[in-house]
Parts: sequence; C-alpha cells; structure tokens
Amino acid sequence: MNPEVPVFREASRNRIFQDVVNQIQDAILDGRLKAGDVLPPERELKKMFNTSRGTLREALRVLEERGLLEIRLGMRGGAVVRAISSRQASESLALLVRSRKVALKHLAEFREGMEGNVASLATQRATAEDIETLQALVDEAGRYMNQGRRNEFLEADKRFHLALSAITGNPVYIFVFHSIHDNIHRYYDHYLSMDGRELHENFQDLEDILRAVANRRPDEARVMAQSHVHRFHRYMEARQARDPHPDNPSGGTP
Amino acid sequence: MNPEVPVFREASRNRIFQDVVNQIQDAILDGRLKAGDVLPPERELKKMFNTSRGTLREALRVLEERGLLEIRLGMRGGAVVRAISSRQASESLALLVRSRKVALKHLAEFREGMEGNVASLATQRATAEDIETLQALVDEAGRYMNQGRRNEFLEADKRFHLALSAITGNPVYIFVFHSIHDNIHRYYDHYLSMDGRELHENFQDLEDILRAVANRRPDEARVMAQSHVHRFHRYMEARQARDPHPDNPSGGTP
DNA sequence: GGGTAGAAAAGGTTTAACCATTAGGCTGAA
DNA sequence: TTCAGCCTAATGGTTAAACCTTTTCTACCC
Repeated sequence: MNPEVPVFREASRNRIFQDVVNQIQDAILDGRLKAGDVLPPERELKKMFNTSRGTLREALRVLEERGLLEIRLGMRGGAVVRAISSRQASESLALLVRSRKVALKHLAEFREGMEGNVASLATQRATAEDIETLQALVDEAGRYMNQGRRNEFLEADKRFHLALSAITGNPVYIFVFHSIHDNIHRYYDHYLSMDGRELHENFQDLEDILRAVANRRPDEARVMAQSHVHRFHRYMEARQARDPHPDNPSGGTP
Repeated sequence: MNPEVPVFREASRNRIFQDVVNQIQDAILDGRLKAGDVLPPERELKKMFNTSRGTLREALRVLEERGLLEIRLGMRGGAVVRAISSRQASESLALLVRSRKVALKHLAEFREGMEGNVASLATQRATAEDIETLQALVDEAGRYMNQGRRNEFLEADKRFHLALSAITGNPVYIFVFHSIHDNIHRYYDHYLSMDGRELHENFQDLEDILRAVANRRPDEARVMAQSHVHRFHRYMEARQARDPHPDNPSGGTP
C-alpha cells in the first residue's frame, strides 16, 4: 500500500466521552435535534448514555466548544442546541492572529482578494431589494459620517460589506467574511484614526461600490472594492510602523 | 448609549475551568509554552490551579478541542502543546458541509475565486526554487497519470495547489486553502471518475498553470487556475445530478 | 542478547456529595 | 389588587477519593 494515501483511520482510542460527542453531534447534524431544542438535564443524560456525570460533562464541553451547544445555568437551564455559525472558525483564525503567525498585512491581502470576488459576485446576483438594502446602509453610514461618529460609521461599513457577502448567497463567503472581519476589526480600532477626511473617503468608496453594483458592472465593483480595502490597509500600515502590535490582552473567547 | 455599539461585555459566568483554559491558552500564545512542551500531569496541575481533577479535565478537553493541546495516554503521557494548524477551522467548515448549509457548488465557487487569487499572487512571488518544486509536483502527477493511479494523482494535484498557496507566503491563504481542500476532497472521491481523459485534462491544466507562473504572467495564471477548477466543478455537478449526497457517515472528527 | 513479566506513571471513569444560579411561585404589606 | 421580597426546587458547577486502562521502563530469566 502507498503510505501517502491513508486507507484506514486510526482506531478510536475508546474514550467514552468521544462516543457521546459523536452521538449528540450526529443527532444535531442529521436534524434529529434542531436549534433551540433543549437536551435532558445532565443527570438524565448520564443515565441515557450509561456513563458518569464527569464523562458526560467532558462531552458537553467539547460540543459547546464546537459551537453546537450552549449550556445555560440554573433552573430550566441545560444544554441548548445552537444554530451553526462562523463563530468557531472566527476563533480559530483569532488564535492564528494572536500567536503572531498572521499579521495585519496577511489579513488585509486576503481580504482584498475576497472583497473583490464578493463584490463581483454580488453585482451579478443582487436583486432590486438587495440594492435598496445596500443603499439604506450607505445612507446610514453617511449620517454617521456627518455626525463624526467614527465607531458607528465603522459598524455600518462592516454591515455593508457583510451584506455584500450575503448577497452572493454563498454561505462559504459569508462564513469566511465574518471570520476575517471579526479579526481585522481589532486593527481598525487601533490603527484607523478615521478623521474627517478618511471618513469621507471611506464613505465615497461605499457610494462608488454601490453604484457599480446598481449599474451591474461586476469588474468595476471588484476593482472598487479592492482599492477601497487596499487604501485603508496602507493607512493602517503607516500608523502601525509608528505604533506596533495591538495584541489582544482580553484573553477569553466569549 | 447607542444599543448598537456594545460598551460592556457580558460579565464572566465565573466558570473555573474557563479561567484555567485562559491561563494555559495565554501561556501558549505568549510563547511561554512552545509546541512540544509537556504540561505537568493532571494530578499536579490540579494542585497548581487549586482545583479538582474533574474541573481541570474539562479545561484540558476545551484546549484539546481548540487544537492547542494533544493528550497522550500512558506513562510519559500528558498534555503536549501543539503547533497551531488549520485543523480546527477545517472541522468547523466540515460541520457546515455536513449540516447541508453548504453544498458542493458553494465550495467550488469559493475555491474558484481563491485559486485565481492564489495563482496570481504566487506568480508574482515565486522564487526559482519554488518553480522547481512545482515542476517536481507536476512531474510526479504526470507519472501517476501514466500509471492510471487516480488517487495518487489527486493527492499530487492537491499538493500542487497547496504549494501554490504556500508560495504566496500568506498564512491566511494557506490556512483557508487547507480547510477548503480538506472539505472538497470528499466530493472528489465521490464524483470525480477521473478516467483517462479527465486525468489527462487535469494534468494539462497543471502544466498550463505552471507555465504561466514560470513566465511571470499573473493574470494568465489566475484565469488558468479558475477555469481549471471551474471545469472539474462542472464534471462533478453532472455526476451529482445522477447520484446526490456523499454525506459523511463516519461521524467522528479524528 | 533478547524476550518477557511486572512495576510505575500517566490519563480515563465512576460515585456521591455539596455549592451556586436561576425561574417561578408564594406571601404579606402597601 | 399589586408587587417586592423571600423561598424552593431544578439544574449546572465543583470537589473528593477511589478504581480501571494504557503505555513505558526495567529487571529478570533464558
């Protein structure tokens, strides 16, 4: 046998909690358990799986970490099935960032490529309603710009980009976009001064992108989106040169 | 206060194991613990954190799930610090796939955009040595093609694409690429017959991409890579229409 | 020298009890 | 009648001590 091509998977190191994890996960992914469903209390699950509470709790911990369950405290608490989201992938990317394996320039370069693809696809697929939604977001951002409310502007900007990814209808783009935005946001907070001029530039970019989308010009939208990201990346790099490393001292992954 | 913009984070629901997780994770991300380091045995850690073994084990389970630790059994076993990899993100994407939120067409579309970007970047950055490496992979794939060894060919093809992502030098691309490839591979196994003709087409594509890279033509490399992925996507879709859903009944995430 | 049996060190599991948090109901005063 | 505050029970969080299983190392015997 060619050792490059795996034929068998490693035999399971019969850890009981793994078996419990698999059973519950399968039930969720098969649809036997739906988001919002509440599992029986630990003391009953323990009987159902014929295991001890400690072992059962290790299984619940794993499922919680995978984002499949949320554990609620107190009476009427318990393990609640969650809708799958990008949270987990976002956190694993955050680990890369925190471990210094990924720098701002890497995130920015990746984002630039993604934003271009997303803008192009969104332009090909946006409905009239989608364009209205985008327009509303641009309007909202415009109000924040005029009021000089930098943080609110950034939030609206982020929602605009995420809305574009949603318009593609491709959950992979949505998923990856959320992860990237979550992780690049920290740099924004640190390195993007967003004075009047920059706010205005940014707003102009949004208008340009929206116009390209509304006029059904995918390539133009791609270029607009890319240069938009590229410019702000340059701004941030310039500031980063003077004041390196925003780090993330808050520790926990909520 | 504007309720859109969070001011405070939720107060920590003081779970002791969370605190243990954070302390160990911080030590790893700060570099105080390096890949390969072995943590003290549970019965000692338990004393160090002044907690019970059950609580400590829940913390270790979480860190294992995050891919930061590997737990080894038996004498000289223990919790070993792992190098951060794309494994975790790959698994969270796998969850999306298994839950039917992501279909082949979504993965393929995303991959098409990515492959284009990666090919373009790699073309701009490849060293002479990089190009030799790519050439060696194409040669290897050629040998497998001539021997009709489909699986080995697919492996070499995958390594070629991953090598391109490595050449970009951007860990985000590498990371995301691994995740996507891991998850699309299952579809390959199911839907890609790879008869003689298809093997040959695929091989031709690799040669074309390599030539564009060697000749320093980023846009050509982009188009080549995209159409390469696009074509095989179409083949797979045709077969999928006749034989839907490869599913993943194996359950566990090893 | 080499195989083998046993000891020792580690993680895996069980049990039973207690602590902390929360929802919901009960009670009494305004 | 209403509502503030207390009480209670359900549920997750934690502790403790014991035992089981796997793996490695070592000492012994052939």
